[in-house]
Amino acid sequence: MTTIYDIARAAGVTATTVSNVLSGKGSVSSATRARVMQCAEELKYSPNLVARSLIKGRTGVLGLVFPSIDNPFYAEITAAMERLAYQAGFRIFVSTFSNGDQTGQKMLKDLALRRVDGVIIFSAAISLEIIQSLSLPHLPIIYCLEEEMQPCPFPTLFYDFFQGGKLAGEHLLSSGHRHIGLLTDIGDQGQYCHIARVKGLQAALAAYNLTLDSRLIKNGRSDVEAGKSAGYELLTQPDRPSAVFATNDMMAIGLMAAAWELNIQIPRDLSVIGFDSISIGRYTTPPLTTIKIDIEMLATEAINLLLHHIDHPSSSQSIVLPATLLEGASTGPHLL
Amino acid sequence: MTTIYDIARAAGVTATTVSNVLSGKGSVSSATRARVMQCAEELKYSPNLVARSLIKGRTGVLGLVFPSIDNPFYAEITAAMERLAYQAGFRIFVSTFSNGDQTGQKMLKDLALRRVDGVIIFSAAISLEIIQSLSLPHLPIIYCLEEEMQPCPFPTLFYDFFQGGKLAGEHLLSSGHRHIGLLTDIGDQGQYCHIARVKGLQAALAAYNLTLDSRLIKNGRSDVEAGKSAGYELLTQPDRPSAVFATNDMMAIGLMAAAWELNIQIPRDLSVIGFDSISIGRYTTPPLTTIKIDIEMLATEAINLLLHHIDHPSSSQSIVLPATLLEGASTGPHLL
DNA sequence: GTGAAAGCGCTAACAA
DNA sequence: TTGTTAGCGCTTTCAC
Repeated sequence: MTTIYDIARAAGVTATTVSNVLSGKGSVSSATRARVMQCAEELKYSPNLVARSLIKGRTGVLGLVFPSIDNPFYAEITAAMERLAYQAGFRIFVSTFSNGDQTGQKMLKDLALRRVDGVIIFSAAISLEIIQSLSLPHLPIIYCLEEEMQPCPFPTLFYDFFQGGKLAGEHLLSSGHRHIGLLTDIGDQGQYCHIARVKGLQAALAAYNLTLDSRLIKNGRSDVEAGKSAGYELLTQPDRPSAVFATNDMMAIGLMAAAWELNIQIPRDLSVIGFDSISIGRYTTPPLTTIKIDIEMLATEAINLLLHHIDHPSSSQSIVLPATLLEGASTGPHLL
Repeated sequence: MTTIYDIARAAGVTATTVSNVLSGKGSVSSATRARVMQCAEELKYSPNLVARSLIKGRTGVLGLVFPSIDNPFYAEITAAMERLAYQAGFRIFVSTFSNGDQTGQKMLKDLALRRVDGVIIFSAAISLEIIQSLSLPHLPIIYCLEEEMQPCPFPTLFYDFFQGGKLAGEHLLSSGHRHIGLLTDIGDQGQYCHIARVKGLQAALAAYNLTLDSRLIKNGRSDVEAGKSAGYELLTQPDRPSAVFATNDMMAIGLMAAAWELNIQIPRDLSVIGFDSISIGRYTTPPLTTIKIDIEMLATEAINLLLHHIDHPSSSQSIVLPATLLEGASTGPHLL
């Protein structure tokens, strides 16, 4: 590894001058500049960003923490953020973790130890209390996609999940469905992970003087296999629903697979609506009706919020983005 | 930020002793040990891994470079590698890039500047020449999934894509298909990105005294939208195939979406076989027949290869893993 | 068992 | 325009 000292020696100057040349700072005569540049080239110098980070107190890296990159929703967010961060001169250090154990918080802590300049956390498994217990002093944090808004010591980016759930319910109700099933994520501690979406559905039902039928609620994790098995239960019971709201797209896709195996046709025999608008959902057969979360917008706002927060640590603004309906072909009128 | 000097001052010892306590090295009396520990606790000390990396010359980070995390194939690899690396005390720094520009190589270079302990590269867009032109001295590199094996200065992990393509072809041929279409990835420079898979198909055809019909070859990128639009072309032409080999699953899923819109039933009217065995493929309707790449095995071997290579830089072993057939329900006998 | 000194590779005051 | 000095936070000989 060649260092600036090697270049300095070769060029007959001091390390400071080399540093000045390479960073374009200070004033250096064009003669020495050329000489230094040439030596750097010949010695195949490349800067050690670890050393630079140490002295600058900045790494140029942003951390991203979320569960399961296996969910395309997060993969798409990652791709968007990586691109946006790169344009702003930052890199993204992704940390994912399989739910359950404490890997998530350990990874978050590790990001802090590595002195990332800030992190974006997608809640799900890392609660506010956990974050605070980790003692991450001065680490700029943006908290994203918490299901329900709550007082938060750092900036928050929030999608209107309640409104999304309500839109999903209204869409099914306005198509004549009255017997509506729910497929949702229930975490390890039995909490509803998608509580706002569920409440939104309930609000839509209430407007029709209906309530959620507990027999039509099935719980699982947020992945496709859980959606399939819970979907099986839902569809094989005596009085099965004519429409189902799955609180994320992966579960909806699993449900569609279950329906296919049971020879239940979508949307003729069953309407399915998801949540997230992952891109693969536009290629299922039929294409999935879903609640759209604008990932590009989400990523843009989150990155901007974080970059702003890094420069202005006192700021604590919060942003709420709207969820909208994205009609596919997996929902249709209630027949018979 | 509290440093070991803060602790040293508080505990009335020197930084060396603090370092010894925290690292468990050297010999420290249990009295000072306790005192130091307590001060560390009270001051909420956490080590600066940037400084540690600088002096140790190791970061404990492994780089992972591949195109498009939007392809679940890579997302699944990432998840597996992240888990395995974590167990070995390493973290994964993922770098993805949208094909085309030179972002990929810039990111690879950047990983080197950040002094990751090694990288795993999934070829596709980063050729051997590019890697060599980047001058990454002493950076342990594992090269993965190059389509065809070739002499390589560093260890290689390789799946037998030719054999996979052959298996795909044989599967379709043995089901009676003779009019077989091909949906494959043609890169920006017009090169076949999945050339070994195509050659495998050709070998299978040759055993039946058949050749690839150029009218039945459609090219696109490796993503689902390209698969759909190329699939459209393939399925709407006069003499459409009875079976199609898509050289990756995302394209296969796009093709199935096109077939659905054209009201072509799978597998009755059209057999579809993919490549990669991404997990979502087991939930399409019908579930996708594909060539299985064992991602768990791939990740395990790649990580092991890299960790070994880090400790033994001279090693240059290569591993070839077998591709196998994974039957779904998207292929069936050729009817009529 | 503890500390003094040196240094990882770089940058930033400040002098010259 | 260039060099001297100091230091980012940590680890590591090597004395004591």
